[in-house]
Amino acid sequence: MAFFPLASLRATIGTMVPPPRLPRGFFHKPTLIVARDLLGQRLVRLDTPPLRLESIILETEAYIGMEDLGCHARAGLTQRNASMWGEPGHAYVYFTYGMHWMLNVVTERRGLPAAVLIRALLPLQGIQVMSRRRGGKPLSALTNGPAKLCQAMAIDRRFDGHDLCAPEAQLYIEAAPAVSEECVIVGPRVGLTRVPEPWKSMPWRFQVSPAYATRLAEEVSLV
DNA sequence: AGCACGATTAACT
DNA sequence: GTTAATCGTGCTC
Repeated sequence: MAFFPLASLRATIGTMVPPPRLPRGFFHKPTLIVARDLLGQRLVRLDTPPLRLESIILETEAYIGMEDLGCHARAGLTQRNASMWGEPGHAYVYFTYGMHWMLNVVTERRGLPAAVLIRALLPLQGIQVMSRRRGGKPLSALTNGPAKLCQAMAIDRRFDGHDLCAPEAQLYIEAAPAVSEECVIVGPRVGLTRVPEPWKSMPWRFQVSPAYATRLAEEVSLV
């Protein structure tokens, strides 16, 4: 019988076991908590096998309920925003400006319309494919915007209502080390024109600090 | 049926 | 800094 040192076996298994996917409970929480804690987590898009796209979440925004006049749910339940009213852990993907798709993750309990907009990512896997989908743009311009990241990762209306927690999900989020408090920048949401105060200025935008994002990018490039 | 607008982006001056 | 692109959506008539 062949001899396998235990440490070696563990190391091998360690590389084979995928990180756990974020469970529904991660999303069934106050939206600000989810938006903050999504920083550093890994967004995974399984495309035509064996293509697998993966990115680190760098920027998010919270949209919370009917009272939030910056939130699409302000006008009540409509065909477009229906996903936001459903079970947490599903995607809310919408179309805007006649050409752009946006990815949100639904939060809170069923019946409370809230979601987290994914605004920026750091590409990890499938960079060549993402660059092609982005018209050959450089790495720095692949996923540094909510519409850009959807184009890069081929996320469109097909994913509206997609259950990110289902075992067979083609779009999901994997657990990764949390980003510490001193590396998080909080500020007002962007792009809200014609939205009245106080909603326009609510500090519901969360970003990984540029310094830490650079550090993450360097770690990636070493692999 | 018609219309104003948008959780943006890229290409300008 | 400004602006055009481009069309689904939700609201009004």
